[in-house]
Amino acid sequence: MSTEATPHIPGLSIASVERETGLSKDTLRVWERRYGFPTPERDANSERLYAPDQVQRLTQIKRLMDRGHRPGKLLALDDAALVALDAARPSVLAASNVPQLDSWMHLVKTHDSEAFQRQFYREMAKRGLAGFVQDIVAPLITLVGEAWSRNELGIFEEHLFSQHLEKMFRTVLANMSPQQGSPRVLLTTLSGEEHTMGLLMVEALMVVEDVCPVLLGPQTPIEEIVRAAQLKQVDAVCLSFSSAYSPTLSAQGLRDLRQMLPAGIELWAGGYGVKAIRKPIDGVCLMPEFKDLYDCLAKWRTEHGHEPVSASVISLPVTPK
Amino acid sequence: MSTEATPHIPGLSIASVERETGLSKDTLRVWERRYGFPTPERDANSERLYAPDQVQRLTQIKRLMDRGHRPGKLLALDDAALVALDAARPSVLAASNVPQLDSWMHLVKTHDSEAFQRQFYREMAKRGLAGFVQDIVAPLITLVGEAWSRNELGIFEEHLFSQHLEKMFRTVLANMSPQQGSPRVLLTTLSGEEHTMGLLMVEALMVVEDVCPVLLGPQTPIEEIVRAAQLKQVDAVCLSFSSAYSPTLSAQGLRDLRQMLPAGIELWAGGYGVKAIRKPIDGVCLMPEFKDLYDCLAKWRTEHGHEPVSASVISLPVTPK
DNA sequence: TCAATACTTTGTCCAAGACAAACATGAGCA
DNA sequence: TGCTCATGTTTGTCTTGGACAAAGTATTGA
Repeated sequence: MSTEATPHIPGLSIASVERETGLSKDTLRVWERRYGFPTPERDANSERLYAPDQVQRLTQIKRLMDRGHRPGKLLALDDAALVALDAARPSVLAASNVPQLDSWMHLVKTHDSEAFQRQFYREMAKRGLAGFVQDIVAPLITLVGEAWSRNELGIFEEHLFSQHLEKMFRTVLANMSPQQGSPRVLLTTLSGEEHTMGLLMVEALMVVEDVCPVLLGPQTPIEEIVRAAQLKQVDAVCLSFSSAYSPTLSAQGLRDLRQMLPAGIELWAGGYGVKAIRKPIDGVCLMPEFKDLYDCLAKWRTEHGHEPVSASVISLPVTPK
Repeated sequence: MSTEATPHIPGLSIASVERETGLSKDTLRVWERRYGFPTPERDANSERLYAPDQVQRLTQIKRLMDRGHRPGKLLALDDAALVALDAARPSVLAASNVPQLDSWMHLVKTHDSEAFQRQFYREMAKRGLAGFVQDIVAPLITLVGEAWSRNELGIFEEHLFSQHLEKMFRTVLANMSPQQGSPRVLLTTLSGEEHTMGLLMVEALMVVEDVCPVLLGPQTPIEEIVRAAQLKQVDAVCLSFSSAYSPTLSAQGLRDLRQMLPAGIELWAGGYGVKAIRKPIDGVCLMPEFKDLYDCLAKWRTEHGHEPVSASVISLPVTPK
């Protein structure tokens, strides 16, 4: 047993920190140069080694940035000020209109699966599927994410919560067989965006509106999205972006896809990640809020003459098997 | 309508190519320097612009690399040789005992969703759930994976296939409510193993056998697996490993987990990835084949005297919320 | 046939500089 | 007060070329 003063906390490599915080290697290096933070040690090969507490501070800063704060200000603050900012959270859910969410969070923390299930279906029956998704599920996902990043929740609880949600969505959606309806919309995410829950929520909202969603799951390369859109003869492609996905990358990806997608097929983008995109993109419909989806739909329907679905379906050439 | 000779295909930025191919920016730059490929144009700001066909070639190279080929060789080859390499591929399922699988593959390739669904449920009714999973689903997943790596199948088809499978499993499982039963088994994968389908297959087999599975989804860190196992009071933890997961990592992970898991909780491991583990691991039950699951179960049941669950449940201290 | 050695390949990291897009600020005007 | 336009600042990403260790391959020796 050595009694060395430094208890040898090795620290994380720059790649690990990128994974943990979501800040790119370039950003980490340029912050160090410009603001003097973080201040990683170096290993034998003079590569950066970040101390765990600095990584935690970086995560905190990233979270505040996602809320709209600017790095220049944040990096000048001390720990106390950061914590203060964190606590006074005009979080996305500032004035939650559903005080009930606390009791939901309690169910998540105590991982009471059965109570959870019951509560889900009860609430869904009360509010209707669309209201349930918008007022309960979406805020709850945000809350769970925040609680996790504040270390109030383990990965286990988070995973179990996701599984319950997924099970519920798939059960509900399976019984609504959206084989027809219009428009036909392809649902997926770009490579690098793994979050599926946004897609399931959108699918639920669409099914209620008599849209015909084609769920493709996450992480489809743009080339394949184009191919899928053509083969499945959809009217629109709808992408989902979580807050973890870099706004620059999402904008870039949307431009790339818009360029390759036939002009007749619309391109919609939803999810928290879209809120960070300020400038509109030509030919892309940004839907930062759920309600924007309805606007998009209404617009499409008026533009394409909203005569009964059956007529247009029959008039379309059906591809033989 | 312009009749310009160059239809102005600007190409993709290095960030987009990273997203599409999965090759890091650093790698893309160093390949250009070392091997003279790719050869991107430059935009006004002298930043790289990759032509679409070069991006396609890069994805092809990446696919072959995932199969074990080395970049130095691949980058020296011409297009014809690459395609040839693509085709040459021995199948694991040499003598398929179900000739019918070809017709299944045809359905995958033509992405005929409705025929697919019908076929699923028909076959399930014929063979029973367990037989269906073992004789149809599992081989089919392998075939689809192989066809993809041989470039006979797009990502689109592969994703759609997965979505159908997932939908089917979740629908079937939802209606079998495995709230009780014994043993209680926690289902998950280690961090880095993203494949969920193995877990769903195992869950299906277990439900039929009156086991009570607790599905946690993929990628749970070891520490959290231990916590989950204790909080959910399971009798065993069952991990799934796909063939993509490194055998060294799986063996290491299993040893680590076995060490941290209370002795009373068993540890089982299944999936193609397990076949590559030669040496048995102390205290871990390896199940390279589906039938081994039944052996494991039988063994547990005789060892724990298969008296009704109720007795042991009542005698256990229930944690208050 | 297997294990230890030396050699080659390959991805990631580093430095400091450059620049455009996003953001903030202030002026001019209804 | 509320709006738009011009100017200045902040900030992330891209650039080059060099370096090195981890992983893979080949060679040697038991």
